[in-house]
Amino acid sequence: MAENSTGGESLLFLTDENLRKGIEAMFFAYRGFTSDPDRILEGLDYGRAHHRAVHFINRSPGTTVGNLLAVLGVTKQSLNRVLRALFDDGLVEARVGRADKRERHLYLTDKGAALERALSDAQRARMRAAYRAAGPVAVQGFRTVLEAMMDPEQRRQYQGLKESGA
Amino acid sequence: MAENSTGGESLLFLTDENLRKGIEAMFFAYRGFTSDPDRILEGLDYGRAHHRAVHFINRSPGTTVGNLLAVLGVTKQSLNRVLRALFDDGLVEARVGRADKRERHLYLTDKGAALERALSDAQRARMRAAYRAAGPVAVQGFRTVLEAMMDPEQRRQYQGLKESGA
DNA sequence: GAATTTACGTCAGTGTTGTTGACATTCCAA
DNA sequence: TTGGAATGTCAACAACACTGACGTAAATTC
Repeated sequence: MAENSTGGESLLFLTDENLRKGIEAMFFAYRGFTSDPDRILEGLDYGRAHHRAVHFINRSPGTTVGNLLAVLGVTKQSLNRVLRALFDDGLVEARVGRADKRERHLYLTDKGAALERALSDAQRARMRAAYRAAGPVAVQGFRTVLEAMMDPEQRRQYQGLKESGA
Repeated sequence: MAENSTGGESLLFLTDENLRKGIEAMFFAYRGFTSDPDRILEGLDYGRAHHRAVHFINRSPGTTVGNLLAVLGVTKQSLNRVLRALFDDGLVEARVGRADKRERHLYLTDKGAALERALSDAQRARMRAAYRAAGPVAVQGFRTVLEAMMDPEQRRQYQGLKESGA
């Protein structure tokens, strides 16, 4: 799993100073990462929470409220407030489950899909620029480190849709 | 700038699907990234905002309130609430500037340094584990992509202390 | 020396997003 | 039929951000 192929001295990349730089890189990069969607959302009556909900409903159409709770890691009360706004504004619709009628399966409406596209276009544009500037090898490393940084359950959520479309 | 050395096909890493995976990796990894300090902070009367203040005061002892505002990217009212709590609890002290008496230079007390150490130990432990699992090449790529993702001003803040100790 | 700007602090109000706790409904499963 | 799971909703609250307005002291500029 590790790549300690260059012997003992390769551990120089694990100094406290290097780790601190990594921590700050996460902090500053995450700010940039969220800034473009945030700009779009301000003015509309939505925030980051709405963005996240719309993103994951788009990723997994027909997902249930329970699934979404697990992915987003918030309480149902918190998610409910967000979903209600999206329902009321006609961005998301819920269909009662066929197999289990307690479940609500969530779908984006055309209007919701349009917002999702606007938000993810902005976020992807920044991502694409960063990827292009860094190159494919760096991108591979980027993904590897981020994956290793996740909690096991978060990692499962992340990997769970590598090939499963729905 | 770019590393398109392998010809046209190397652009496969820029597909929308790959970019979406990168976006979700940022989301899930950031949750892991903040979870350990968050656990320590809950129970104490502090939150992430206090963590960030303590982190950057530790990184740059003697920094002014204005500097901190620029680094953290928040309003002075927001920062002031946080700093007041840290003053009152004796974690941070402010010394009037010698050259410019309007400025307040911020320093961690022993007590503040102890909290900073507890928080950053936890965060570094996760970072170290991720770095070790991913290896030095991946870490290099990780840093490169994150840096490319920052806004120019954030990047300046980030790079501004690569060698300058104070 | 007076006027302006800078650095900082503070009061008051507001909004987003998260939290607990409590309770109701619907429906699957034993 | 009863217990528990999935969902929705109400109320209260906390952390953390924001804007706007005002005040003070010190530095700078004219």
